[in-house]
Amino acid sequence: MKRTSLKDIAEKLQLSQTTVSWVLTGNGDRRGISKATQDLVRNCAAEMNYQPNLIARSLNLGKTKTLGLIIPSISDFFYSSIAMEIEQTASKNGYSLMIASSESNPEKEENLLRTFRSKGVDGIIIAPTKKSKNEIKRLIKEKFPIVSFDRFFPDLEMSSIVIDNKESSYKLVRHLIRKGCKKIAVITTNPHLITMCSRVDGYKQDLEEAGIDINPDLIGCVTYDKYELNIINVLDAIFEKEADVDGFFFTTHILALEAFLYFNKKGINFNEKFGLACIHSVSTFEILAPYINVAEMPVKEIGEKSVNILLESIESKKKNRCGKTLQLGFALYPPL
Amino acid sequence: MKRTSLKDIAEKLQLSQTTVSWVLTGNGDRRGISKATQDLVRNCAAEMNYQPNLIARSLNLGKTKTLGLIIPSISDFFYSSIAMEIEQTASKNGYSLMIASSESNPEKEENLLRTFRSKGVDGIIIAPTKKSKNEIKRLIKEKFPIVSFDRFFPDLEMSSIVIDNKESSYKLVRHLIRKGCKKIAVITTNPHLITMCSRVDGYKQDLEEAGIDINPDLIGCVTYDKYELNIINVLDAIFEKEADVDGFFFTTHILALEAFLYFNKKGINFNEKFGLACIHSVSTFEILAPYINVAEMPVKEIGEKSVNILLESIESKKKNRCGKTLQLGFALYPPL
DNA sequence: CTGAAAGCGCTTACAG
DNA sequence: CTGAAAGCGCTTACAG
Repeated sequence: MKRTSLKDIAEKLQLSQTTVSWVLTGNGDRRGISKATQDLVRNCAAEMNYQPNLIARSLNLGKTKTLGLIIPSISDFFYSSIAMEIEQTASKNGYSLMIASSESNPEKEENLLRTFRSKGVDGIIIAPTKKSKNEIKRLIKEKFPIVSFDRFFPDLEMSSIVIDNKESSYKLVRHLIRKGCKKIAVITTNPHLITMCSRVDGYKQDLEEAGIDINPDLIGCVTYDKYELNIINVLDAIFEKEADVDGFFFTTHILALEAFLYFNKKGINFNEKFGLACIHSVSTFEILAPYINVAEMPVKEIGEKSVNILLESIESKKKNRCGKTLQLGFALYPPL
Repeated sequence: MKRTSLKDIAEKLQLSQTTVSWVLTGNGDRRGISKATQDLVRNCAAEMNYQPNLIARSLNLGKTKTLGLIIPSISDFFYSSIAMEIEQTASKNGYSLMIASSESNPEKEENLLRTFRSKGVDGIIIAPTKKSKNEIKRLIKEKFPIVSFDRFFPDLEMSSIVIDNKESSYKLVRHLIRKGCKKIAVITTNPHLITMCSRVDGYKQDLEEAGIDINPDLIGCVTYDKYELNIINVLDAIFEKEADVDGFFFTTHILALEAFLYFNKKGINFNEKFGLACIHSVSTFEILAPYINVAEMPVKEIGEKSVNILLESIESKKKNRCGKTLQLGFALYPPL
């Protein structure tokens, strides 16, 4: 069954496509089309179950009312929460969302950027992997609307949502030190990302200020891929070399959860034994680690602002204002 | 900066658009275009950074190589896991994914169905809310490719991924009874969904077979909206009326997690006090509820099969075969 | 108050 | 081996 088009309605009503189009896009009054005709058109459209072909409209207008979102993983709770906020904010503004995971693979990411661009999304929100810069550069050169979050390139002039990673980490670890921890390990991942470096930098600054030597054996770096397996080796290594470790700072909540599973399996009463701190959290921390200190990511804000900044640059008919950077803060729990 | 089009390349090379198009779509050899010309075209395209406008192609071919996914919530771990599988399977087959949450709101869902259709997705995967049938019916009548998972309409002739909810629930609760539970509560939600009814039905069948009367006070139904708050009232009510409840069957892992938070806050040692069973799980159950019995959703299979069935019906040039229903099983842990 | 016509950027049947 | 032309279904400047 063929879908009904403007032409079908026009023919049936012996009107021009132009008139039908004006009415159905809500410009009937502005164009001074008689009420009678307007009603006729609208009724006929409803009767024939007319749904506009937005592909055709997009080709004509050069806009699709669709945004693209590229994240490392859709099922990661942090990213899926942000994806939800983004979709809701987009939806409120009349935009749909195309979503894809890069799986932290630079090549896949570049392909996704190209595909989204080719498919005509009006703008892209991305949590980029370090390496994939060429395609992003090209988009920036084209003045294509794009904004990054969670990760960013300081040398690229693009809009980004940035978070005070170093500062928050610094506060968290300082708190552990004040609570009396002498030997704090940091468990991190993706060391090529500035975001992660900043978190470890905050940790290092604390130790320095407290006059504690930085011990490389206490810095556990877990591969992003297969982290569930890899973290076991990382933790094994720490306990082997530094059996009297008394604190853990996790740079992501995923790492903390995996570590809890590890501790639990080994029969380690981690809540009594260690001072704990973590970037971001999930509600079950309440049971799993009631004394942990966390810096909560402003998920809702990140999602909303990403979309808002993007839409601003899409909808401002004037010159595209790239390079707008927004700095957001963590919320610390319990307040330190 | 205008994007380069086929025409630009054709003009620069003094060739026809036709030739350029044949070469760039990989049909140069088949059309017998000389190697020399082909190289010329490809080099020029690369040089000018040509990226095809897929909107134009879509308008012409009536295909967008894009699928639509509609789920109740993007950040719910169950749905985001499935979304990930779907995106990966789609991607492997050359399809992009548009995603949106219905928030279990039938009106929003109908709008999304219309929007996706208008935007020209080639097919839709949906976990539908009970009420929203009109738009789905219309799509089925149009022979538009659509498949549902997690939830379904037995009276509609559409492709669905169905799971043996009743059977798995039956096995889980039977196990609790065998372990000696006399007074088992069921905590559920969305009572209008067949999926949820089946789970409660499994529970009821167990009680009947065991000769236990069904006690409505032990059936706790949590609203989907604001479940975090509502579940507190539901549990309060159960403990008030049936203080000697000794088992809990949760029809979703979200409900179990919230209940654990509740128990924890009340200082109830739930692992010792209750027999526990749940549909689906998360890895932290290992720590939170080591003795719980779970029926694991075949997430990977659901995602993959949804896409495969959809693509079959999209790509089969012959008649559209709707109405294909696939039955999948749960995995029970520990095996009962 | 209404319409004829061009154009968005592709693909492809048809022609040579 | 290559090209002129129609068409996908809209929008909109222009004309009356």
